[in-house]
Amino acid sequence: MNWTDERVELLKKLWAEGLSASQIAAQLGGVSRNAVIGKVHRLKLSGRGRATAAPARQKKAASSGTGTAKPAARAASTPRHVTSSVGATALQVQFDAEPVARSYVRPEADNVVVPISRHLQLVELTERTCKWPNGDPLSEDFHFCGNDAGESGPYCRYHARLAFQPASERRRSR
DNA sequence: CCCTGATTCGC
DNA sequence: GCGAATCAGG
Repeated sequence: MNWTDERVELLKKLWAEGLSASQIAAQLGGVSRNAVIGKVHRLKLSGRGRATAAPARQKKAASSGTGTAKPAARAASTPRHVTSSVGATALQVQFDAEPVARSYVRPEADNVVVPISRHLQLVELTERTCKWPNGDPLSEDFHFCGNDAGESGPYCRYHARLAFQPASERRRSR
């Protein structure tokens, strides 16, 4: 993936709007959050909403000899078609109250970062599929996200973030 | 554990 | 220039 003009522009925009590097990476698609951060730095766009200060970096430790773990395979090139809504791509959801306290579903409450949904029906859910609901439960097109949720919760990482992160984000920007 | 951005450095 | 690995922190 190369940094085309449009992608850079979108990056700038999303960064300026306060999205996190990983969120931006997810929206751009095909890049890691590190790539986004690296690009941001190269563009000299650092320093936005405080997250972590910059005291002073140390240099990397040249790992030689004593094999202390091998990262080996890391990468996540998920071939996805991102809906490039160039123009009105803003909005992070904002919770004023409990994430799940609602007994009804907001029709258009998920425009955040989730790259793709698998539109699973209820019967197709397994223990490892994201159970984030989409749509009106009373409607026929009601479905679930269905992405791999791992074993650490009922949602995939994106929806888990939607549901649970806002609180900790709030705590961090204390 | 999850996450965040920052930095270094091999490519 | 790019981004993975790493670091430092919440």
